[in-house]
Amino acid sequence: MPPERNRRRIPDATVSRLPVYLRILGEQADEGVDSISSERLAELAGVNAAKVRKDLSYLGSYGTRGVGYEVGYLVYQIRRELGLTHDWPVVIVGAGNLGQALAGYGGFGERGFPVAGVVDVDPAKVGTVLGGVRVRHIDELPQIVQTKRVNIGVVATPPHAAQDAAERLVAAGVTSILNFAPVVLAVPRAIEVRKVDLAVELQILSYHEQRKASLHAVPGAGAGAVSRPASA
Amino acid sequence: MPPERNRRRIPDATVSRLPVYLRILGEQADEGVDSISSERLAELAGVNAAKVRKDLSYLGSYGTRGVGYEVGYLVYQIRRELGLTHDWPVVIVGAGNLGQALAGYGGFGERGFPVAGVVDVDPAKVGTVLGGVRVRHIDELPQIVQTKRVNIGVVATPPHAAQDAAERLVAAGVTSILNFAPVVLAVPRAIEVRKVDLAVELQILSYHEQRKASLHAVPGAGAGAVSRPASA
DNA sequence: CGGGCTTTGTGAACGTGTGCACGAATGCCT
DNA sequence: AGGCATTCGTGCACACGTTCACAAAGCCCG
Repeated sequence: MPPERNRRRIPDATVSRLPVYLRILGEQADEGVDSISSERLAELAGVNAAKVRKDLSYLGSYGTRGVGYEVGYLVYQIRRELGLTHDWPVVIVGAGNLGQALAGYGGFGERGFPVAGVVDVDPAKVGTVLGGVRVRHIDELPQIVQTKRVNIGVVATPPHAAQDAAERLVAAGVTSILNFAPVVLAVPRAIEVRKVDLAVELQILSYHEQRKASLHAVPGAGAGAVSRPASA
Repeated sequence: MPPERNRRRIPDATVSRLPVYLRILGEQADEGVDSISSERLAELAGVNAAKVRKDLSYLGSYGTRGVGYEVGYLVYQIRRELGLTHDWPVVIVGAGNLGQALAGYGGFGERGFPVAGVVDVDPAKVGTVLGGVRVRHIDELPQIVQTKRVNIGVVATPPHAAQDAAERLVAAGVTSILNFAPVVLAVPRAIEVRKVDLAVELQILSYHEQRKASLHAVPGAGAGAVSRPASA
């Protein structure tokens, strides 16, 4: 008798699209739109309409047949599902080039992820101010994480320091990590890690360029056609 | 008579892992390792060994049974497949916070993607120097793209300017775009677009945090266990 | 030179994600 | 009130990706 594993598991692919829908819906709301069809939302998000409906169906049946979805209510439901009903403070490890840019980038706090602190190993960087936050020494990490109730850590160190940074974050109590270092982090299973790697992205583009270059004289490859949204 | 569609198409999932293997193999080579098994490489890359073998098999049969893969040769083959046998100059649109960080980040050129230019619409930013490159006006984009043979463009503008930036890049002749703006770009089909969106990544982490929080009293969720590499 | 050990390469099963197509529900118009 | 147009929700088939399991192929050693 399998009663019910876990309430409602949402597929990974869907979870990664919900933030996109959310942003678009927010923009539409700002423009005064209060009802939207799956077709229109799909067009704006650059995906298939059926996919939109299936994605949204995981949240529950919040649409009205023949009409569409009520924008405001949908925004509320997606925010609730993504856990965006309250702020998630983040701590940034590494005050180098990237750490500075991240701390200085205002979009963090606006979107519900205020910077609770920036830390670095280098005593020369400690004390300098970045985007309104004073850089502290990495030894203060546990204190920051605990007093500010931080669950999400950002690794913005050079590659060789990334694993150590991750271990310190985990030891301090962080359970999710956003990793900008071009390194595969080894962490306990329970820790969620997401990676952002510039070099990887560029190399994937390079692959496609190289591919186009070697397939020069192909017939049906007319690059004309109308513009169309690109997928992620 | 379907003779042979296209030489060897490599699955997207594999293409996105090849850069990771490449980096690891490079590190191993630096450490003097000249032969590696799929199992070891899998461990370092945080994936399944069978996946490594299947991925590498798309490049050809470059392993030796009972022994493993010759590191140097494998590096060569992956680089060839990814089109990394020569440099791919990139042009950055947007000299704001992010554009500055990207231009200043040395890792670009080192990894075969030299910054051929940085452009901006704001005349106040034109002329300033970023990471050794003088910022030029966006009207000079076509000239930069053509004289420097640029195929890859980077969109590092605010959201509202991103679509325009993309259109200018395409008009100038760029065929691949790396988009940092939280916007779905509409471009011709032939243009390859990859997106890097901080907010999306953080919101995905938020989802998982929220999920953990609501599933508090679950039995088999012992967060102990040994460390293990995390997947991308 | 043959047996045993190791590791690759891949067929096959399984799981996840995508997209079509259509029934079901709803609003609008006459 | 009834019919019609619209749009959601979802079953189903297919494509893609992952993992297992094992035969084939090579090395080493006695």
